[in-house]
Amino acid sequence: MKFINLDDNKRRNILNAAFREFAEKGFEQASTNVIVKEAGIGKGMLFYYFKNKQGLYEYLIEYTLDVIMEDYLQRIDPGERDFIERFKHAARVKMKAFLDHPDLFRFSGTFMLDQESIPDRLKPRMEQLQEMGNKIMYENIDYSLFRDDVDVEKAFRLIRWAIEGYQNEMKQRLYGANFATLDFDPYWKEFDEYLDVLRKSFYS
Amino acid sequence: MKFINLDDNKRRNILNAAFREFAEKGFEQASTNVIVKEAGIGKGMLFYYFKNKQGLYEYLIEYTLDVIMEDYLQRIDPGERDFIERFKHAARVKMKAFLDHPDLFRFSGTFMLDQESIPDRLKPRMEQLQEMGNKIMYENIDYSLFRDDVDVEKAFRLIRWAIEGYQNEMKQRLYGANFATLDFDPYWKEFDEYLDVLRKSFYS
DNA sequence: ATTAAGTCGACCGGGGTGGTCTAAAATTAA
DNA sequence: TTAATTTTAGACCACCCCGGTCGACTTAAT
Repeated sequence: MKFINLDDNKRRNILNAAFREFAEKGFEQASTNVIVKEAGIGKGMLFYYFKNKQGLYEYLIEYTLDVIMEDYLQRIDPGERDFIERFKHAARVKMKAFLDHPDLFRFSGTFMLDQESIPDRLKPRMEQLQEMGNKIMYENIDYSLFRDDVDVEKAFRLIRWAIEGYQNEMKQRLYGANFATLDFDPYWKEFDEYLDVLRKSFYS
Repeated sequence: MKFINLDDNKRRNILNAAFREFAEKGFEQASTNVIVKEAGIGKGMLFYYFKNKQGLYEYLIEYTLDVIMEDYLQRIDPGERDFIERFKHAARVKMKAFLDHPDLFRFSGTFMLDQESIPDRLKPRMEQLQEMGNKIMYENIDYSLFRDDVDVEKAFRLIRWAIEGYQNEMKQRLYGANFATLDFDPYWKEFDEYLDVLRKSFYS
């Protein structure tokens, strides 16, 4: 394929422009004109590299699934049997991956929710990825750490929701910030404090 | 104003069509053509009732703020000093309000996030509403119920995030369901079980 | 010098936009 | 009944943007 042999910089420009446009507007409302302008290429090239708009979209999804698998899921340590510790470690890995591919991750957030927008040929890979994610996060957990007067499954979910809530708030608080110059240490410190509260509350 | 004197059914049709369209597409991408078609009126009427698209949008926001204030916030009992109990009660009230105005609430979820889209003249009312919301949910809480080995502020937030997470999941699980014929009892039962877990974990 | 690969953006037909305006229908007044 | 008035529907306007094509041009390889 022509596209994958492109100069690295140009390839990334196109990918990121497309990620941003599709993430912001969705498949149908996204404009190939905006993408080429943002990517700094001529209109013709986009349709030289990709069959059409749909082809570009499918390539982006496939690429995204690969990156999420390789740069995120596979780097989580499933040997850590402490649920909260595993989450803590996963949050670090996730943040690293996000900083490496911010546009890609924003894009992933949009199409993962809306199964309709995923072409059939990629659905199996989608499901495989989700199953993998569940395994990596929830398998081989040491149940004995939890207090025994509550349903562990429910505790699981509550902890997950609480952490996701914190992360969403963080996303909003840091919206528009310059990640390159930002010192994350205080945020990780705060995060760990919240994890401590969870540990005190849900563990025995 | 012509609009408020309309037949109740027609008025509601127009409002709901507009709520849905703006909620789905945002202000700029929303189409007045779709709204009039959905509402079952001619194009001319919309611009007879409202000055223009912007005027309609602002009316919707104002209307929404009124409803949220009257049918939601003001019905929460701020006398309940048990944080989780207050949340439990608020969830019921919120669900009732949502069932009465589903399109309106979906609309509210979109414009509340994006302060940019709110016209200046309505910003004070927006802020007033948010302040009111905070007061009603977080003021006059009995701190002594919480276990004393954790920061109460952090526990507050974790509980809120966890409950919001549950509610989001519920929203997804029930997406597309017919609320009219749906029996909510098992869901409330499950919800209360989660609240019990939270109580056991965060209270002393 | 010749071929081939790469690049651009003007251009196409189609379709949707917010908003206006006319003419008919419905309602009210006489 | 007729005349005056208010509501209504949607054809129409000028404009903008769409995905995709195509021929003109540049660059690199042989």
